[in-house]
Amino acid sequence: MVRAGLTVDRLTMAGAELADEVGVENVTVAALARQFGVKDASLYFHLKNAHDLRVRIALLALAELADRVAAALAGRAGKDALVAFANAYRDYAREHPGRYAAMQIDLDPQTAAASAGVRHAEMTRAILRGYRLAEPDQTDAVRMMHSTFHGFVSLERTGGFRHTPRATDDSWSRTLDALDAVLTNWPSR
Amino acid sequence: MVRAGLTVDRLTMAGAELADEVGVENVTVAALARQFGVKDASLYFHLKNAHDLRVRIALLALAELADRVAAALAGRAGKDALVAFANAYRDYAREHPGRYAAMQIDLDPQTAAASAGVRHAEMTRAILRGYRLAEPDQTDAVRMMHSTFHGFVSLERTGGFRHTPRATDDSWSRTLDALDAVLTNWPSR
DNA sequence: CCGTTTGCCTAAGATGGCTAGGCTACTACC
DNA sequence: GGTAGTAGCCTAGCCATCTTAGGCAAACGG
Repeated sequence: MVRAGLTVDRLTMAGAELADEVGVENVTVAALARQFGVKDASLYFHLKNAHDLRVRIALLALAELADRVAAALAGRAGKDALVAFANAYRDYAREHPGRYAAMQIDLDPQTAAASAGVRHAEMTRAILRGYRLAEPDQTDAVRMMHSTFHGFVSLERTGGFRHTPRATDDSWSRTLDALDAVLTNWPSR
Repeated sequence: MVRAGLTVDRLTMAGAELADEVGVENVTVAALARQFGVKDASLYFHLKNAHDLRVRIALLALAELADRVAAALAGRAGKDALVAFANAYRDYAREHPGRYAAMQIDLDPQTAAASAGVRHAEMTRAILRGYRLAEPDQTDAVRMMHSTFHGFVSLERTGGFRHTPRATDDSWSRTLDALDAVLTNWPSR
């Protein structure tokens, strides 16, 4: 009897692939076990439970996305950086819808603090160096940017823009123009 | 043997309440049946299946939210209307997290077209009358607004802003200021 | 008051999450 | 190279949920 060679990492990877194919909600311990040709119960040697699996997928996705964004950001500043960040974010979400959805699950505070989510925050803040915003405006701007990106990508994915013919790519680039404009000229109190 | 008096509406209502209490993912046919003191199977006389239940909750939430927004919008224009819309939206999401989450499930195109989601789109567009934007800028602006609202609310709910001490209420109102600014001065190509 | 419809029931299969406990392949160490 | 010991997977079995099929009783219309 040959062993399947399960590891937490392989399971997480396979789970991430599965998520992109069939959606996070269908990433089940049973389905994963089937893929590896083992019994469900065997996975519990590596995973605490089903939720643990999804959290791991989320953390993987956060790290992958952070890497992409970091690469996109290298050597850029100002609007150039803003657009590169935004496109990296959106592209990742479209290539990996399941992983992106997995990223949305609630992480408990400590897990979140140890995740690549903090890198996202740092990088977002780095973009703002090109726009010379002082606190607390900087924090507000970071939150607005993040909201816009996440909101757009998430609405696009769930078909929220379907009812209007206008190409979403165009709306996206105009939204980035608008974001650049408002960051350049952040309204003072 | 007294009948429980189940109806689709009562089930949907109860499901919505349940969603706010324990989250949509825990709105199960079984749990709902328990609440009404009937057997699981009985619900299938009124509901097609579990997904049908969640869709109905989503449609209920969309309609409720549209009503609220309509009320908030009455007699307002310009930034006043923008802020009223945004606050109605955010308040609803915070009072009814489960229903808000339910709203995010994919509706098939026909269902979506027959939902109160179209009222949302109309009302969002109505706000822009105060900002004198022609197409296609109007569509782009509608999408950006919607993205910002949804993104902010959704990140706030999943704790995406937790890592920075700044009060989210403040960031919210500054984000609305910024949105107003960019709508007032929409960047031309 | 009697048939028809409506509303809820029991029964039962499928799938998934998870635990307890057993057996076997590897690994390390003498 | 034998032999602990541990790591990896298995069987068995429980409970919850979803769903279908078919039965029976309450409500209601004529």
